[in-house]
Amino acid sequence: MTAPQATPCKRVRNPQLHREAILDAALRTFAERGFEYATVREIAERAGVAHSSVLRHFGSKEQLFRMAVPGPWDVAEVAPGEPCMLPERIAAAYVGRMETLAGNDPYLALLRSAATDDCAATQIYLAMQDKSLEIYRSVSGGDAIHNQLPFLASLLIGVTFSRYVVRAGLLAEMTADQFAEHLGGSIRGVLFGTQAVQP
Amino acid sequence: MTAPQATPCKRVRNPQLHREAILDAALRTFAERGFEYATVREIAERAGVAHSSVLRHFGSKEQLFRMAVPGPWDVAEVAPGEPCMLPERIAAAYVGRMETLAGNDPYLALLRSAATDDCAATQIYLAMQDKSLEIYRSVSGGDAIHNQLPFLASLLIGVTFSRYVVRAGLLAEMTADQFAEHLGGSIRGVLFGTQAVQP
DNA sequence: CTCTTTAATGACCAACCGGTCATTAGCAGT
DNA sequence: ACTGCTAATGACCGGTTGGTCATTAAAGAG
Repeated sequence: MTAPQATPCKRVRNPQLHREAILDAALRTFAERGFEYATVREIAERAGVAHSSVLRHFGSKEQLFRMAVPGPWDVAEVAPGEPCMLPERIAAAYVGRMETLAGNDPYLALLRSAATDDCAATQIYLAMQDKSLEIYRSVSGGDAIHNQLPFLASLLIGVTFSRYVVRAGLLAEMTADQFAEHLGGSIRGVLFGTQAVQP
Repeated sequence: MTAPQATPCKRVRNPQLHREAILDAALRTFAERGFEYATVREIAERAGVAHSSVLRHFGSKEQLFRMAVPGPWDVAEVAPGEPCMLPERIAAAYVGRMETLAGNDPYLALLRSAATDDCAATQIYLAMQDKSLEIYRSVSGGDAIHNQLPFLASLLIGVTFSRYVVRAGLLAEMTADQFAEHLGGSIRGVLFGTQAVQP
């Protein structure tokens, strides 16, 4: 019975630290569970604060979502280079990012949340898509490719869904290198291989 | 005050009819809202029964989901034909199905629900994906294509997400015909256009 | 008509949600 | 050491959810 609880209810008073901890926990939780399944209480627990503190800092769950999940994406750090290798560079940038951030990527939080039609998530998601399309557009040279860019975005969405959200099936079983290689081929097909059969 | 309520609480007693009405309402609701946001009470209201009747008929919300949402997919009614036009036939079959069923497609129910990590939805979703991959495999001729089939599936997932779930952006603004045409090109690229640049 | 069967119902429940608020306690200024 | 400010807290609230159960009333059998 002699419970030596050294810190029964030791309060720490550090707004900025807590704020950052909450934002970090929120991003991870939203990415794992999506907006609806993520609860303020779980975010608070992960951040090591009371759930009321979370609401106090950010007002509401939705405002927290907006603050925690970065909006316009900074993904497309596609290395510059010769246009003919563009698909492989896009694939490398995408796979590199997703593999390093693992399940904590805000992209996953947006994807999961947008699927359940949460309007905030959908709006942010759209903004992100426009932004990344713009970036891809500036990187890719030809005008003819531009029409295919939405399909490139869709391919990346679907691939993300299979490999990182559902986490099962053939794409999920590949190693990162295998995945990047095949993905590069598919991206190449979407961007350049749109010619019909020639007689 | 003379309320002439002819049917104050007229009960109808027809198990099979109610069962079908519930299944139909469930499919629509799951497709619109996803597993989590869909409530048993709303399904019951749409079916015109009490919410307890829904639980009585199907035991639980999850069992209802399994019964209402068709598992292995019957999608790929890809018309047979010469292999060189396969992409266009796949695009036509896909767009035709999605446009006619509008928002009631079980595919949407699965996609929305799987995104929120619901395990039942994920399992059904995987089964569906395997099934459709198998169908595509039987339709497509060459062996070299098989490696690209998961990416075809992913492309369709992403495209579905953009046009029918988020319902915004460039893909959503296209007419069905425009969409089918561009999609055919992208499918062609994924399936056949994987060759690297030739010297 | 009467009785039995059972589909259908509405009241009810515990659990959990996001959000509010009075209270408590750490820290800076004096 | 005292005190005011306010970050942090836990108790609490109304609402909603999936699920249970005793009660009710249609439909078939005699």
